[in-house]
Amino acid sequence: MKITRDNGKTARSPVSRVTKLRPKPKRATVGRPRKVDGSVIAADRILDAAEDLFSKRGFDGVTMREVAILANVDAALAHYYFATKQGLFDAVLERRAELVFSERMEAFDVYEATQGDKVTVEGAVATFVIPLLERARNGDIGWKNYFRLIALVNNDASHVAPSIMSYFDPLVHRLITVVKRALPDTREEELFWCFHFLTGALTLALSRTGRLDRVSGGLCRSDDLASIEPRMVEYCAAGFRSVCTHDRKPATK
Amino acid sequence: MKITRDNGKTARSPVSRVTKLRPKPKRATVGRPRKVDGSVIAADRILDAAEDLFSKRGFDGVTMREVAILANVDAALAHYYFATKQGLFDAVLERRAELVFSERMEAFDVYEATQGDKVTVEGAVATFVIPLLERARNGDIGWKNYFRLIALVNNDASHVAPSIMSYFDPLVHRLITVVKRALPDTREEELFWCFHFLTGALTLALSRTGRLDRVSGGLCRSDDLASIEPRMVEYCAAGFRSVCTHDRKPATK
DNA sequence: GTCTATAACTGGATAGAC
DNA sequence: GTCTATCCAGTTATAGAC
Repeated sequence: MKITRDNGKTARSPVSRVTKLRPKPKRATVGRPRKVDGSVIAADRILDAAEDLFSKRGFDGVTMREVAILANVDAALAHYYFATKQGLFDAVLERRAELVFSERMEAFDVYEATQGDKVTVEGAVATFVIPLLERARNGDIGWKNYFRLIALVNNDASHVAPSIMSYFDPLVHRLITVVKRALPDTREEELFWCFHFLTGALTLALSRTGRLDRVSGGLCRSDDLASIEPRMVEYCAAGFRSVCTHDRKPATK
Repeated sequence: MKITRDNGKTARSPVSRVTKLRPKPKRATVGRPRKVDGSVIAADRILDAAEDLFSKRGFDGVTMREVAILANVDAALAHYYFATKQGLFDAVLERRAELVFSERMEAFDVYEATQGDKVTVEGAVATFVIPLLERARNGDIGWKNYFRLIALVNNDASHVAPSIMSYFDPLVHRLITVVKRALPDTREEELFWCFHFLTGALTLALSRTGRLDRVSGGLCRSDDLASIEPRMVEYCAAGFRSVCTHDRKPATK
């Protein structure tokens, strides 16, 4: 999983730099390691802080110093562990990716094993969406930040996005496959369009921007995932069913 | 419309600075003014360049120098016209906001005048969404960039977002009102949740991130708004109808 | 592993000549 | 209006001492 940001501004100066040649201490970013005096160790505090800040302000809106301050470590330590800001960003994204992925994949295993031939659109959408929303809802603040960051990245038109998101592609194909079993006569294209709308709704839900709170006059809160969950499943399932059962011309129109 | 970004890093130094006290040349950012030697004048080129870059990399991902270079003007000129980077950002957002707003508002006027009592959910959703998608589809590159920027801002969890988005709130209320006429027994809450999903789908569509292209193996292109338009209307209308006609417990569950 | 110090820049902003 | 020349705070990143 490699994510690079390299617009002009970040470009290195003409003079040769040693950056990247330094033998960085390649500390794997797996698991939650040993504790130190009862609290989480530094590297993880740094990841937590970075997760928090990046999720709110994006890559460029955050400085290494801010991260270090929030993590309560020395500024140089973040570089010691993650070498570059980009490295830190990647590490944050990677830290929870595998767990999320396998958890959602298993949900599909269970669903398909349980339902056999009787899969439904609702079931497929719920399987795709619920493990994720549950973590976003019941997880600690770190999880909430992580998903906001994922949302931010998913919505990013620059090239920071691609890499991690494509890591989740198999899940999308799994969703498509199951929905297709529920709606056999649908063209793949339509399924992908519907997925697109689903993802958009999901992304905004995970961002918890607060706009809904304001426009609804406090009637709805964008962080009320308990209310969002059943409605989103129903909304999207209905959408899939409607779009996919209508005949439509094959191509772009 | 005031949008401020003020995380620590941008904070001014303790020493008093004259920033903001300078008598900035308050050039209004309205209309498309006189031309100069056959091409668009500098201020507009700056806005175009900023629109382009901000829409792709966000506020912090862009430097004033980059904007100036892309606009083919001197770096100091951007400051001359817009005083601060934030001022430039705001000006970009404001430039097209009023036109978009009134265009969409008029669409509702026409729709309601035409349909009388026979408003439908499809009709309401289409009225909300189509004027915008049409511009995003048929407009020049500037319009495409503008809408991507709007999407980016709509998805932003930091406080850069609120201001312009709430400028469009009346449109949201208009949508809710019309849908309510089509589905009279619906609780407002449900309508706002559905709007939330609609907005999410719309936001992602306007971002044109290219992720859909990859995950679908080229079957769908995220910038193919001609295909998106009818499907999004149908998808969201079905969602509204399904969620809003199901009885559900009043509150958060 | 952790902190101090600092190199080597970048970026926003402005004064003041044309 | 436009451009040159800066100012200077803040930024990433890295030695090198503890």
